[in-house]
Amino acid sequence: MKISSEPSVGGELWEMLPVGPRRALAQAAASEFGKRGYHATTTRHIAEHVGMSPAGLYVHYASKAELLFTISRIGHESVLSESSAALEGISSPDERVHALVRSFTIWHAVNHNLARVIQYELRSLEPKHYQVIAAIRRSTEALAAEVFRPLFRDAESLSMHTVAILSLGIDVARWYVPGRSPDPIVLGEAYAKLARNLLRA
Amino acid sequence: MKISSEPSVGGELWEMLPVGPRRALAQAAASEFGKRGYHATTTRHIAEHVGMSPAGLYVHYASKAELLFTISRIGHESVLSESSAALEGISSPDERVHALVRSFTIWHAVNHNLARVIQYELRSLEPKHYQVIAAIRRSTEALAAEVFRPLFRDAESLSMHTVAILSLGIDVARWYVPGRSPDPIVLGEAYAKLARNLLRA
DNA sequence: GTCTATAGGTAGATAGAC
DNA sequence: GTCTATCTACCTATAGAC
Repeated sequence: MKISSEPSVGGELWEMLPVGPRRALAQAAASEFGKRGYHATTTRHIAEHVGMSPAGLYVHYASKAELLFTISRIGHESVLSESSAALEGISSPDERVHALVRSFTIWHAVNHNLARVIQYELRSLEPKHYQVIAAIRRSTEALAAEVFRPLFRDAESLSMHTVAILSLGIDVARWYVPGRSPDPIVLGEAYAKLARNLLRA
Repeated sequence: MKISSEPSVGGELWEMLPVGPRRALAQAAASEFGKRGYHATTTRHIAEHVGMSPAGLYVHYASKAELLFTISRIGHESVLSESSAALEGISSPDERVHALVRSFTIWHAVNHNLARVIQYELRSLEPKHYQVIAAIRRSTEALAAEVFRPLFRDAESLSMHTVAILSLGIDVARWYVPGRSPDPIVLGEAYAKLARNLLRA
């Protein structure tokens, strides 16, 4: 019945979908999948969320799997573009680390429901869909490694620290509870400082 | 500092269940739930894993939900007891942090399949089962906070750093791939050092 | 305790009226 | 494009033979 929107700091998360049922269903699916998990969510849950009959969904999406793919792709592209945008015009290695961790953390806090879907439902994607998503993830990981690289000599150390710092941001999606958790901006700043301490060794 | 020859690395995890079908089914369920998720796993998957007919399972467990509860409880109790054991006889605050993070990380790497179940399937537990699990989790979180407390003045800072450091260990369950990821002991040592850098601010 | 067979329920997706 | 009604498939759990 109620349409819940998941606010994005950039605000343009869902803009690649036309205003109307197609966007509303994607937002509803992100919310429901994020709360209950993909396999525990029924197409009826999603349809009810937008005040539609179970059959109405299939006019706009071919299947439940395509709905998962759509929101996963939008989420992954949003993380990548926001991270990239956060680094624009910043050249100091330390400041680039700060900007990346801050942006990544804020994204996972603000979009914690969608974040759960993109981080914890990869195994629910159909193989063909997974291929597309994996390519976007490789780009994001490459961007992060490029930001951290100036601070390390050997590749092994770079790899472990990259994984660890991304873990901090990703795990926010697991525990974040709006209202009970820190404000996203505050958390982003704090985690950015944490990351710089962590790397200064 | 903990002596590295000692860690039992999960050897006694399932000992509270009798040798036989009841233990085998629990281990199979941990493996299947960890790989595919609770709702995507059928009782047939679990039964086949131990070479049993779908009906055979119900002689040893009342339901799929009880199977989830059983392995979740065993996993949570194992984390708590291993963490507690790792701290035994260590009084230096710095060394206690090292021992706790090391043990916690190793547990999540060695038992990454079971770890996924206990960290990511909390919402799949029935309410009554969840109450029991939540109580164990509170004990574990209290233990961690007690270890980190000597290093902080204000409660807010303690809380944020506790969450961040536990995130490092928990997220290991998400990305760990045996063979392709670092050896659990090596990872545990590295993350313990990371945590001490992170707290030294 | 384990099996085969199946009941009972529900999910994803389609048919066809409007 | 949206609805109501329903099909088909599959899943959890039980019945009853051995």
